Amino acid sequence: MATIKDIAQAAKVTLGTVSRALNNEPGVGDKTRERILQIAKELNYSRSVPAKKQALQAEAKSIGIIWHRGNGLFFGHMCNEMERQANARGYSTLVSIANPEKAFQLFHRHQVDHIASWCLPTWTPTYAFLQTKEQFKGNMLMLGGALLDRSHRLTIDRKGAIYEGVQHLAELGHTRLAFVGAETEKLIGFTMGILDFQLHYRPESIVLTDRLAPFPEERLLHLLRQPEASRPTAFVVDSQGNLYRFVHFIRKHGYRVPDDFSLVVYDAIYEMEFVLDVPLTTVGPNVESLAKQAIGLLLDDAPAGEEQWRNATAESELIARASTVSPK
DNA sequence: TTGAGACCGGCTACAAGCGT
DNA sequence: ACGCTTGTAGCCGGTCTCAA
Repeated sequence: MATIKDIAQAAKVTLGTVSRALNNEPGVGDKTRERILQIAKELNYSRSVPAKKQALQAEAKSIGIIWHRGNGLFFGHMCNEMERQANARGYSTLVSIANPEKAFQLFHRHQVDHIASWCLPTWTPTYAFLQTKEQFKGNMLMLGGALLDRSHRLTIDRKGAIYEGVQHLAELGHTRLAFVGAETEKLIGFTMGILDFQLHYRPESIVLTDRLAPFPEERLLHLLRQPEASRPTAFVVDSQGNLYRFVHFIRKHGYRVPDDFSLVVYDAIYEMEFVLDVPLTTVGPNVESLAKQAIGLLLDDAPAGEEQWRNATAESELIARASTVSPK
């Protein structure tokens, strides 16, 4: 890796001149600057982040975001919003989609000030992860539900969000609901809603999905081809990933929302207005407030009297749109 | 084993050189 | 004398080397 020393040698100038030229600062002749930039290009020069940071006496503050296999629209929105919130407070963000151990080591090496890690409640830290964490001096925030000692934690009330969706459907007058999704806390929220609002509970109305398995189309068709009196009038879909597969199913078999059934989906992102012809009713945390809360936990000191490591829950919100109407 | 000193890369403040 | 350009020294914190 070329350094400014190599450039200085090649350009027959000193380090200070190279530094000024590369940083587009005054005090360098045009021809010298041009020569330096040309040599830097030829040597494929790139800045050393830790060294620059050292030189700037830790003024280049940054937050590392670990999001293993980050994909989907929610990931994109969250990263953008966290960057925006961090930026407003004088921080930059770096995002890694590598596995948490690798990402943590990378951020530690690059001297990131604080780290937010998106991990599901099922995640458990490895020895390598804990080893690196021992050496890390910044604040740590676990997002998404995973537990970690000496870290802030911001959980999402997924159970409560789905429960709220069920409540919304019950208030519209639906009594036969179906759930499409994985066997997670969201399903618990669905079942609790069915129980609390005294709706019809039928085990076959819970259509479990698996990301790696084919979409259970036959089970859904079986449900929808039942006599009208027992057919579900509303569906709750537990994630964006399942929604796309569900929408594919709807189109393939000619079903219409909300004419044939109402639809509530988990993930409050604005694209949900455009997935189908009708805007979808969503439940889930508001991305902007979730990101604000996350950055706040990382950067704010705990109020007096509170313990240093805080455990917060992000509120979810229901946005009722045209995909949910009262049953006929 | 311990401590001192050199080194790493990049930036900044200040000094020096040069042309007009 | 002045302004622009270039050079030098010192700084940062962690790591490595080497001598005591």
